[in-house]
Parts: sequence; structure tokens; C-alpha cells
Amino acid sequence: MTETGTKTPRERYRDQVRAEVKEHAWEQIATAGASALSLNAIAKRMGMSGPALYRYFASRDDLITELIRDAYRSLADTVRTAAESGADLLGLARALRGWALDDPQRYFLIYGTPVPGYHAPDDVTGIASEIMAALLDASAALPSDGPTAPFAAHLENHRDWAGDHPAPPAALHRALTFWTRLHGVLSLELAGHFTGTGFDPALLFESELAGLAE
Amino acid sequence: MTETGTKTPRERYRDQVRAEVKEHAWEQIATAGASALSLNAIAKRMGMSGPALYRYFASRDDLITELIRDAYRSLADTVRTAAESGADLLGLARALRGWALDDPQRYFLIYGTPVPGYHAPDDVTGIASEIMAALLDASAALPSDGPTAPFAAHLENHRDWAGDHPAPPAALHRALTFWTRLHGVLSLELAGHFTGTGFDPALLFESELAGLAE
DNA sequence: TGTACATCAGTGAACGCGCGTTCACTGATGTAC
DNA sequence: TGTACATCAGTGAACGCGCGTTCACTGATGTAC
Repeated sequence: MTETGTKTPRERYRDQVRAEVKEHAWEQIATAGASALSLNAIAKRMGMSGPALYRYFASRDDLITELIRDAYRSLADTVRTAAESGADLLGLARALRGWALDDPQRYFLIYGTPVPGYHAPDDVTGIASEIMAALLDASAALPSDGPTAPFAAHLENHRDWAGDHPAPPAALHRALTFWTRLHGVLSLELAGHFTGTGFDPALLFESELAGLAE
Repeated sequence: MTETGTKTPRERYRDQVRAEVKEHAWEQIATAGASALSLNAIAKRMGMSGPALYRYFASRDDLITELIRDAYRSLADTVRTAAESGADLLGLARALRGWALDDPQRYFLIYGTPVPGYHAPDDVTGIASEIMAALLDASAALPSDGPTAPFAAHLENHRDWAGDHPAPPAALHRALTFWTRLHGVLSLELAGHFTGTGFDPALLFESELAGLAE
């Protein structure tokens, strides 16, 4: 055991190769989808033999799990960074959209078709909560006048998903609505269902969210 | 060539086996996802040898393509039937939701993670237009008072996706918004992102769409 | 109604492929005295 | 500083698997006279 923070050359090398494997994995996912991801193919592209990768990842599933975790982490960081630089709720949404457009298959790894039987590791739910917390912060920061919808009352009684966030029901509702509308436009756009329609998805995105920011 | 409409026993048998293959395919997709679909596995479950299926489908891709077409057809029929029995825009949305809940993997085959490089056959765009036309009809049937959003103006200049539907810009906008909000709630719900949140996705669905029906 | 032929469903063997993963081993890198 | 040992990266062979797909063939079903 070395002191935390200090890394031996071997450890640094390990980290570097692990990172390189992941990079090739993302390339492969972007090219052929996550289901086509293969350890042997990655090894070949790195000029190594297949079994060599088992020094770095226990199994194919292990690698995928780590990619999912990284994707969540990357999105959470993106949203947090935006929040720290003063973005409002709409700004967070735009940051999330940018992140998704940056690598659609990474977006789909989190929000796309679920693989029956696969369960994400427990710690990603914590990261997912981070993202939601940022949205809740931004939502609560906006003034909320006007009548509250009936659904907000329902949310007040079912606010487990918000953790211990002190946002009032109207803010819960707004954050959740932001969340679903955002994914509605994004998932259709990224899956290509707007190609050939003529209109600009970015404008639709703005239009869908603008009304919510009051 | 027999007269159209009349089928020989052999043709009927063919149709029946083809249908049975598809049923097993859907089961397999529901169980393990579309990427795990295998002709050999289907044949085995039907008590046949693998090559036998090549009498009925030219290739694995051919089968998948036909499943996608059937999924579109099924959704279009669902929406059309709802429209014919007098459902309004909200009713169409509910019909679509019911269809999706009925078989989530069938929903994802159309609206889920796209497989890079795969292109749906041309004729499904026609079926997709049918669905959108039903939404546009229902949208245009609703009264539209109030000011039109800026995005509606943009849509007026980019209405290719609406075909030759005579809906006014406000109706185009409303149909499209229905479409994206509906998929926002549905895709997150079906992918399991609401599990453990406590609230009722059905209420969120209603809440998201109720405001649009004026 | 019966016979001769054509059509077609289904089989089993085979091909080539790439996959995940295990294992015994080599050679290089780091560590302890 | 040098030697003895432990650690670890990477290789190549091998296993078992299931896949899509082709092909020559058998046997049943339908068709024509």
C-alpha cells in the first residue's frame, strides 16, 4: 500500500492502459453500438492479445459497467460545472443537451433501450441523484407564482426521488417536467426521428423548455 | 399465381409458420433484447433445425426488418382505431401509452437506441406519417386560441414532416409538442428511470399532456 | 380414380467466424538486503 | 552498488460455445393428365 495520492510508475501505467482500453471501447460503441462491444476487438486495435485485457478488467461486463459509471459521472460533472458557473435551469438543460449531442451513444448507454436483466451498479444511483439535485437547486431558485398543478400535490407526498432536498412542491414539479421534456426532444432527435422533418430540433428544444422557466 | 384473396393450403401454412416464428422472435426480444435475437434459437424453440427458417426469412436482418415494420404497423393501427372511435388528442396519447406499456421492447425497437449503420426500410416512413397524420387531425380539431409561440412560425416554414396536412401552425406545434412530451415520459418510464421514485408515472403522463389540450 | 411428375418443407452435415475466458508460461520491472 | 527474489504485464494455445449461412438430400404434399 502506498500513501493515497502517490502512485508508483506501475500504477500510473495501469491507469493509462485502462484509460486507453476505455477510449477504444467508446469508439467501438459509437461505431457499432454497445451490444457489439468486444474485448478481443479492442485488444486487436491496441496491438495486444485478447487475454491481456484481463489484467485490467475482470470481464466484459465489468468494462461495460465501468463505462456506464463513467458516463453518469461525466454527465454529472457537466451539469455541476454549468451550475457552478451560474447557469439557471435552462442553462443546465442546454449543458445536458450539449453533452448528449457530443456523443449520442454515450447518452443512449444511460437513457436508451435497457438490456433486460441488466442492473446498473448501486453507486450510479448516487450519481443520478447528484444530477437531479442540481436540477432541483436551479428549479427552486426560480420564482414560482401562479397556481400549482394537481400533480405537484401528488409529488409532495412522493418525494423520495428528491432525497432530502427542501424544494417546495412546485419546484419538484418543475424540475421533473424539465427532465422529461428535455429527454423527449433529445431522445427522438438523437435516434434520428427528426431527420427529414425540416425544422430545427434546437429550436424545438428551446421552445419546449422556455415556457417552464417563467 | 392464384387469384388475390384466395390462398392455397400451402400458402396458409406458410403464413402460419411465419407468424409463429415472429411470435417466438418477440418473446426472445422481450427476454433478452433485440440484439440477442437469433434464428437458431428460435428454430430450436420451435422444434426445428436452424436452416429450416431460411424457407421463411431470407436472413436474420430480414426478420428484424419485418418485426420493425410490424411494430410500426401495430402502433399505427392502435392510433387509428382510437381515432376512429372518437378519441381526442389526449385519447390518442393514452392509446399510444397503452401500446407501449403492453410490450416495452417493441416500443424500444422503434424509439430506442438506434443501431449505427442500420436504416429502416423506406415503407415504414409512410406508416410513421400515418401516425403523425392522426395526431395532426386530432390537434387541428381542438380550438386554438391564445397567442402562437415563436416556434410555430418556424414550423410554418418547415412543415415537410406534416405532409400535405392542412393544419394551421398552432396545430402543428401542438401535435409535435404532444409527441415529444409523450415520449419524454414514456421513454424514461419504460427504461426504468422512475423506479423507486415513489410517484405515479401515469399521473406525470397526464399532467404533462393535460395542459396542452386546453 | 390412379398414376407420373413437380413443388416445396425440413434435415443434418459442414464452413468459417468471433466471442469470452482459462491457463501455463516468458520476460521485464520493481523491491529487499 | 550489486545481487536474489517477488511482482506483474503480456503471449499463445486451447476450450467450448453459438452464431449465420450454404448445400445436397429425403420425404411429404400438391398438380396434371
